[in-house]
Amino acid sequence: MDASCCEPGAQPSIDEAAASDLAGLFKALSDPIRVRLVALIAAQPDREVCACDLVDVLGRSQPTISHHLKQLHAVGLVDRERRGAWIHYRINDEVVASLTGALGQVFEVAEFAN
Amino acid sequence: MDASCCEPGAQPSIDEAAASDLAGLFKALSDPIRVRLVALIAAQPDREVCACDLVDVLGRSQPTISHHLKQLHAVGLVDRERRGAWIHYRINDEVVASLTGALGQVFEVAEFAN
DNA sequence: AGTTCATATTGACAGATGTCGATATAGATA
DNA sequence: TATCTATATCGACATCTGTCAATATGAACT
Repeated sequence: MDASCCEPGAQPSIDEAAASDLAGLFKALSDPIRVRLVALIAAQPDREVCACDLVDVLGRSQPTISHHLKQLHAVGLVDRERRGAWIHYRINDEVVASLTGALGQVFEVAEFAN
Repeated sequence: MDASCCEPGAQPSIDEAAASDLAGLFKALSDPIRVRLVALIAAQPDREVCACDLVDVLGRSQPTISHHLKQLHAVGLVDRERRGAWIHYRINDEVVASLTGALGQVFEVAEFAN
């Protein structure tokens, strides 16, 4: 009965499909190991790193690191490239840009609205 | 044997504890319903909304919405305030700023480095 | 006190997730 | 072809997660 409540407000700034896509990106970053993985890759001078450098650095087994890298790759946050015997992972800056853009759109933060 | 591989690169730009904190924020946003919840709250003129407006809008039961709001509140992304019979949720802009700041730090994106 | 309404908590369930040992794949080298 | 090495996949396990019906809590109003 209080007229100041429960009146229709503004609509969410993203639709259902976009929310699912964005949630997928966030889920890929919802594990500490994966956050440290992308931070490690992004910190390299050329924003890429050999997978052999990622094992034995984060305190997890080789299959576990491979599993996490697969998830980061599945959502497009990192690219894979075979170079001789080794596989290199690189930050996908386009996807990162779309992530930050969507984040700004969701939270209506001016700095990120493009 | 390839000298161009497996040489020590740069260190990750965040420590283990910060990675866990950031992963916790991402986990809170790793569900489509929660993304839509924050988008809906942030889209309101005063960046807050009565909880009664959140149920029956996202196609989930009242306990489920309450469960998701609890998670968003647990990581500090939204604040709770009781106002009479209703409870209002508001975006916590400080936490949002720390999220975008940490995101920029992890990905080494200049726009977000503060 | 008793009723009504808004929100939270509980309990239960199916399905997803992180982890690792064991194994497979696939390129490099001999 | 055979072997070595780097990475991925498989199988199994414990734990976590999203969901809802049922119930509890707590404020407002008779």
